[in-house]
Amino acid sequence: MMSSKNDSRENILSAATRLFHIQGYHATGLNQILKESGAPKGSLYYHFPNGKEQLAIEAVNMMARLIEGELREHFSLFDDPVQCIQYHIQFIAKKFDDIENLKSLPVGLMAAETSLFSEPLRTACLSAFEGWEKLYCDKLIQQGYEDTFAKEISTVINSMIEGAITRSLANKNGAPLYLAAESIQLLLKK
Amino acid sequence: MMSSKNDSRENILSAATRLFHIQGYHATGLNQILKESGAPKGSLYYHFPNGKEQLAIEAVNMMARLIEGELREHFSLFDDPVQCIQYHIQFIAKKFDDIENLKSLPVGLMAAETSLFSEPLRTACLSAFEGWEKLYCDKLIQQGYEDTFAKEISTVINSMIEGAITRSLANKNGAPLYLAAESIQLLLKK
DNA sequence: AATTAGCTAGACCAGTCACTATAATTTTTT
DNA sequence: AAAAAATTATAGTGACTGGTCTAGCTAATT
Repeated sequence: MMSSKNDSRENILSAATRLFHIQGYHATGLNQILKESGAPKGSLYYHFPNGKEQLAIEAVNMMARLIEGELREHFSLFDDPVQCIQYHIQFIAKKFDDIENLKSLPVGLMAAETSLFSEPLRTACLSAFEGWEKLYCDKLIQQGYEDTFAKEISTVINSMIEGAITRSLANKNGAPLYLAAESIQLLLKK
Repeated sequence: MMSSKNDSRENILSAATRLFHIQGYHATGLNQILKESGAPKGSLYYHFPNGKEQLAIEAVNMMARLIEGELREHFSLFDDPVQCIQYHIQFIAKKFDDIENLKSLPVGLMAAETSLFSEPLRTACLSAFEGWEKLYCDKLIQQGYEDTFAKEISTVINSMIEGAITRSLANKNGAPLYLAAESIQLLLKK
């Protein structure tokens, strides 16, 4: 009856991470998460005693780490930051080739949806953004860009990617993301 | 009992436009819209017989027109597209000085939240985006930018603004938008 | 083996949701 | 003035929500 320790917790968190990031916070009900995870309701409150908000915060943190992993991998492919960032954006864009089966999206929707009503969720999203931006910044500084510029343009790039995701959802294809990838050359022209 | 014709409809639509754009679709209930508008429930379904989705579509269309108005006004202030677009972005950024009393935001949240579950809402959001981008594009072409570049960079700029809004919500201030405004010079460098 | 701790399982709760139905009131048309 | 149309007003509906509760099962400890 009880699977090995922590299976339920991990299943719930995985399902939540996916559903919250595809559908948003308010459109995702706990019963749907439970159904997708196969876990019983009692386990949800046992593992996440502070309820839906706690679950969402942990889902945002998980997504943050996932994207960080992707960024690290993509940034190790090339020395040139333009190429790395373009590669990363194109990687996201490719997910829109099969939009019906989107498995993950960065935390933009969660941030836009929750920042004004949940301070803990806002700060979780902010941390995610800042963590990614630091990776962009480090890569730029490593390749000789000036510190302040690197920091500021990292925020701009991250914003642009989030916005291009939204724009791609409306377009029902990745075209806006591919355009955003192209524009990295302009932003990072030396 | 009955105010002059169409007051209820306009009140409902105004309240809906504000609430949907600040809170998102799923976090906004019809009862809250009614409370803010002062209209009776029967009027809601009388004027919007297809219910919540229809109301949301009309709210998106209304916001699209509002922002178009702002863009036209801002684009008439200067010849230089860089200055116009920066002015427009700074105008949005100023709204974050009093984030508690945000009255409107463009349709990014609605698009991100609804594109995957409502085709009519997705197309309404897409129309909004395309309408704004056309204004950017026209201004750029008028000032000598090449057609294809103007069209593509307009999508990038619009994406960047939407993303910077999301980023500013997480930041709880307009700083990411001010950075986005600065980066327009890079994108539009001739 | 008995006890304790961890976890599962699912019934239950009060409240909210979008929407329906219909009588009543007001406005417009004839 | 009477009739028709437009609009208001509100009670009611079934489904769903996040969360509570508690008995029971399993795993770990004594």
